[in-house]
Amino acid sequence: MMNYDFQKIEKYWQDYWRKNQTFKASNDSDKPKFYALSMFPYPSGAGLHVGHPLGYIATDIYSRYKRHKGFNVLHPMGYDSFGLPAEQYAIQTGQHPAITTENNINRYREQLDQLGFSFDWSREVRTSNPQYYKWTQWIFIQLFNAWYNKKSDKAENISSLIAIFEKEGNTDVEAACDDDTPSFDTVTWNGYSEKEKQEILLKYRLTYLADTEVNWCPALGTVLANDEIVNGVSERGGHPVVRKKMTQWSMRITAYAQRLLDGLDKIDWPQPLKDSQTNWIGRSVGASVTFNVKMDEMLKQVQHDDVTSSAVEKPYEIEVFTTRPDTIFGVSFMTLAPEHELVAKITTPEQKVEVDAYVEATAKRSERDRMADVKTISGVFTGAYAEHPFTKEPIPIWIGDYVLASYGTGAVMAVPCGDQRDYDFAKHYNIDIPNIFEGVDISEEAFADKETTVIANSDFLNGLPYKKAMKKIIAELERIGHGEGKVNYRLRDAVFSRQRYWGEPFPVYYVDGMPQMIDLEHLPLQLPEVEKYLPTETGEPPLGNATEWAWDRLKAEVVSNDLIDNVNIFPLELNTMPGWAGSSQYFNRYMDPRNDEAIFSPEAINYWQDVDLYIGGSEHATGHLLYSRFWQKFMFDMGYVPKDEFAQKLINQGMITGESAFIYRAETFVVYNDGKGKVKDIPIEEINNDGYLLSYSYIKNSDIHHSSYGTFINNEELEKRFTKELREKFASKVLNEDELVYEEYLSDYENLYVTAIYFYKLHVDVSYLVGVSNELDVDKFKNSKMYSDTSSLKLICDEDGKYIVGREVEKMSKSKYNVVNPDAICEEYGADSLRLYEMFLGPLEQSKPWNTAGITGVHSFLKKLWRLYSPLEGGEGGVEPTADNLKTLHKTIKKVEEDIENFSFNTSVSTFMICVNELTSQKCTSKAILEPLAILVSPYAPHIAEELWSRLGNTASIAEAPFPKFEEKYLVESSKEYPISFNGKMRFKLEMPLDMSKEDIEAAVLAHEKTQAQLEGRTPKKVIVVPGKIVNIVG
RNA sequence: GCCUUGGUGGCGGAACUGGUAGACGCGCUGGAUUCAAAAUCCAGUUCCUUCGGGAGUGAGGGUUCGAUUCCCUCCCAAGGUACCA
Repeated sequence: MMNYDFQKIEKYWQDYWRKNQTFKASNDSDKPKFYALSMFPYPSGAGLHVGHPLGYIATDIYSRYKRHKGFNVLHPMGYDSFGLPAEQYAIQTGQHPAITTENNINRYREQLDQLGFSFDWSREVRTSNPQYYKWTQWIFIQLFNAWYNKKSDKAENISSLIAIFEKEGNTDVEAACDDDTPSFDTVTWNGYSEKEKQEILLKYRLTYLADTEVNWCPALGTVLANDEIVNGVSERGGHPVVRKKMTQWSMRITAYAQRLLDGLDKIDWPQPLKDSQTNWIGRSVGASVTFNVKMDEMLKQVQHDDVTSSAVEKPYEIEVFTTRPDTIFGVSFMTLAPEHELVAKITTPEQKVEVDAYVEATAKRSERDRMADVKTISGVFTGAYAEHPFTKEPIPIWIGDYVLASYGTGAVMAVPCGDQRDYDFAKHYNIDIPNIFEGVDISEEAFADKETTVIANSDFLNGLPYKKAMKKIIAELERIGHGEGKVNYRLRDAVFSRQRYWGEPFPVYYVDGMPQMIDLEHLPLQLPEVEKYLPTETGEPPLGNATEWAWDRLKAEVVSNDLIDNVNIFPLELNTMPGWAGSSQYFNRYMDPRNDEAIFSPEAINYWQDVDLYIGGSEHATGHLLYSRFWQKFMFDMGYVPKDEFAQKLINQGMITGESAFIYRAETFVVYNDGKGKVKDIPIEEINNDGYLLSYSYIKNSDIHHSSYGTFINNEELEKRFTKELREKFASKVLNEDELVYEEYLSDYENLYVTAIYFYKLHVDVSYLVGVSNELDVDKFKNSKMYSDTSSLKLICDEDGKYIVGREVEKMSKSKYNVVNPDAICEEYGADSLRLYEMFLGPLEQSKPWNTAGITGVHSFLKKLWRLYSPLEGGEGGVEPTADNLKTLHKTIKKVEEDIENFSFNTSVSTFMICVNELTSQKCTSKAILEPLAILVSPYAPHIAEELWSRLGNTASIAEAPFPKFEEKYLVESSKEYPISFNGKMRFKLEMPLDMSKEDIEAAVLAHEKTQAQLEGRTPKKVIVVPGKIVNIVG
């Protein structure tokens, strides 16, 4: 048999699988189903690096394993192909994003193909493909045509809501809807115009238009996310950003807040991910309480102000949300967010100047800024008072930026004795801190523990513990009409509009300003062509550049904008959908991806049901994975899908980090002048205009010392050398004429010492290193762009001419020059080696650094495996297996099966190594052993497994071969090498039969000479014998 | 701050429900083979040691015959989240 020619083998089997459609899944099978899914990638221009395939390999191993176990496996792959980078590239180069995307996808496909995945490519989806986004648009329309009925606790068709309105108005409707929804009866409803009716309905629909405040950057012509803004200006370009109200589509995800929370208990997802979602939804239970503003104060103000008397007929109300209504008798002030709408209305003339100044100052700071600055206490008294709902005492109303307008009602009742922030605020401004806790000292800090005390000084709540007090106070609040029990969520409705080109167009046109949906039969509404991909001069989104972007309702087609008459031809929506639109149902579309009549057939969804195993990165915790659960629940409510959670089990694969390489550039000399006793920093450029000292600007790692002060030199020899050269420089007076700063050194430069040199570290591309070592390939580096960019620099090397770089583990990314590409590794070691190695690196869920050096280990394992099969070529080897052979095999079967079920792929790779090492030393040539072994290996290293399988004489693919059955009988032992420990420490081993009795074991151990030596004459206090496990002697 | 997950040789990492710590691989050292190299094979490799043995899983304490594993306190790292009322 020839050598292990992995390139030939891998190519052959990849072609074989493609031709034979080995991994095509059927939607109709007697076998049980298994749906294994990897998160589909965004096809970026950079291609795959070694970190990307980690999760795919894991999913692939599990899929192949399930096939061996007799399952009908669905294992699809596709592309999340709408997105910003392709659009940005289009803006810069004019190349259509569709072309960029297509090129990138082709590159991805090539890279994926060479890794030997068992994907069913016939089911590939691309979110930017009109045949795909037709169904994204369809779901949008379904959401538009739905409302959330809190009584049935599910989404229903909007027609059921209209029916209720027509019959009884909306007073009895309990729905997730806008806060400003008016109440009306049947007569009023029927009296509304069609447009008014549509406006009301929009307040109930699960996707709706609303004015949303966004971060608008006029210079970039786009909306920015919070993290794209730094210090009030855009991160990119530093342009000013303003808050701007824009009409945007929103998704009423808040309707599902509770069900999204409850659903987490039913699914097997990682705890950290569930916790992120729980925090994100942010449920808090408490009460809303209404405080009236004291009107006698307000009325006085009316004399001075222009407030009309009608405005104060009804007292102003401040609604707060609190999780501790039981502490209401501890309220000593209230705080409003500076943006609160009442601030302007209630501020007294005396306080007006101060309040206005504070409001203005806060407005200048971004919300992010305010939140980051937690320590500073600031606030201003408005001069107004609220009335305590029970005691009727006046409560001063303050404003303070620790209260956020965006959470709750933007106002809090401050209970300084029970909340540390309120406490600090009260202390700072000398406000009363009444104590309402029995026997608790609050002289130093607030007391926030709910469980360990009872309420005092609180009228009817006195003596009650937390839970009882909560119940009682909520009942009382409801009785006097000043509040009610309430559950508050942090979760906000999701903005669904983007001012981008490369996204799904909304299937929406506008009649009289009201949105109308395009009928399903006319979908997809395809993305129009535009001249340029930037926003228009009038600030409209990029689709505003399209000239053919109007909807002809009669012809049901897109026509030129010139034809818009608002009778039959109407303008189309200019925004596009966000990135998560296309990924929120793709897992279901894979079940029936070529269906043009429906998003999927009922047969397909009923057969596949849901995803059994989903593997992907944890960065999608509160984005994709939350939105997908939301849409799935909606689809469930509407009866389209049978499960209300789309993925039963989810695993987050860890990140593979890269080892960045660094070189060090000298930045500053610290010079000490002995004659004058002066210390000075000299920036290297200032003394360097002839390039003289720059010749030493790259220093190797071992001469560098890193500390919290910076990176500086750690080599006395070099300091001396620099000192010498610096003196020479002064001696030869080669300084610039205008650099008189250093003139003072000229007179006594002989007393000059370089005492330290500071360095700036620079990433150097890992491909400039010699092989996989830490040594810089000096020639290669000198020919590189980086080197020529940084001018004529020389490296200070060791005496033997080597330059050792510094290494640090960082996220693998192009900008850090630490990317390792799988192509080169496949070329050199093969896909099977890469697959095995990625798994061998460590636990799937853990992040770990990539180190190419280690791949030789798994590669030589594959060579050993190959050699093990060599004598059996041509189907020979009917040799009876020995007991040892069988023991090794079955030990391996057991371990590998357990490992795969536990997703502990790293340990099964070592199990294979042990197995092959053992069989090799046993000189095993039995087909009865090697055939099942090939099946065990095949999920991990499918190419070599197929090859060996066929060389053993099999004609069919190994993919469907049944997984070997583990048999306990081959592992039964008759004796055990007992560890003999003294006080828990193992000291020696003793072989004894397994059927030996406890007493006999004890006697045998005590009689042993080594035992006596250990005891040194002492009598053991106790002897523990655990048969089959251990002997422990105490004494 | 809070939540979560971790902390084991020079490195990546093993160790089942408490029962022989360091499997497996990398690296390193020595040897064999070779004209030489690659490749391959063999032996060694936690630390200390007076070669008897002793210590050892972030630190300290506890439970136990026995703790990497369970409990408490603390330290460190990574990820998430944050004036959330």
